[in-house]
Amino acid sequence: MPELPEVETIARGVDARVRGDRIAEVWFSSKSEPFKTPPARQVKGLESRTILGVERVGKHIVVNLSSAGIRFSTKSPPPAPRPPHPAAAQWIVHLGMTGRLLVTAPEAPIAPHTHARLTLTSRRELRFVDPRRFGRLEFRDLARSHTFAAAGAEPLSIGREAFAALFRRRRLAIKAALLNQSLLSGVGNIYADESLFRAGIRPRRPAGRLTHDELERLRLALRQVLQNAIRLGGSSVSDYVDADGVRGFFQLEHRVYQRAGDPCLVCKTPIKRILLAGRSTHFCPHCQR
DNA sequence: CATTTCACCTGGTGGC
DNA sequence: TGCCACCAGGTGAAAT
Repeated sequence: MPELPEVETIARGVDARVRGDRIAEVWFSSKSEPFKTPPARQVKGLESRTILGVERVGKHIVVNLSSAGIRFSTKSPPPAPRPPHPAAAQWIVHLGMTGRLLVTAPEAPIAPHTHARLTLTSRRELRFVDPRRFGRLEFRDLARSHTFAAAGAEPLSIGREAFAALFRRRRLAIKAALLNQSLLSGVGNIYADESLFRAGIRPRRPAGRLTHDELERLRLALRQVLQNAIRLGGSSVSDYVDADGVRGFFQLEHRVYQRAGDPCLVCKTPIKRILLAGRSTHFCPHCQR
């Protein structure tokens, strides 16, 4: 479901609600395996840790945790940007296509396909729901493994030269390259199509044949589209909602994604839909070269 | 190695 | 109404 802007929106919302709270009890569904770490080890790792903060890394949600047993008074949660202690452990949540991370009241009905419930000291619950089970949950003890890091570069902060270097001498289609998470992390099907439209570049163009100007247009278009989408709370294509259950509004700004056959908003040419890298791909054959 | 294809899942939609 | 084909915001393993 979620790409960078949706994950950013969710991470911010969850952070605002659970920062400083403590994990009292953990439950995992016996079914399913959206688990990178076996459920038993996750339960053991998570219990009695304090949530120092929640952030986004690529398309991953990272919940930073204290050492087990350290607790902060409910009246004064750890001060905002920098936790007083470095994280001792992390809970990594990847939402796949249909995953959701919700903060609920304890009495809220359990949605179908709920795979994890973390009961917090405040009595609220952090719930992971994922019908298709493409999502992944991982517990990392930072005494044993290093801090979670995305493989690819952050599209919001990468500079001109580094961005161009990613695509040099590559023969695959530029859209396939944008989707490759070991190059850039966070770009998915919607924002790949939308940024290519705004940069005026055809999705099938071999990445290595783009000019420096085109690559720079693409980098800026991508950055702008992602920033605007974050401002609007992401795109709600079907039933995506943030931690509050609120829909995003960037779908109203889509210029090509899921607009096959509709007139291009710039030149009225019907938007084309093709299959590329196994994904639906939308573009304007007139505006994009 | 780089690139492409496909399986992994459930649920919603639209055609017949 | 029922059945079926097709589609969906992602990714990683296998094949080429």
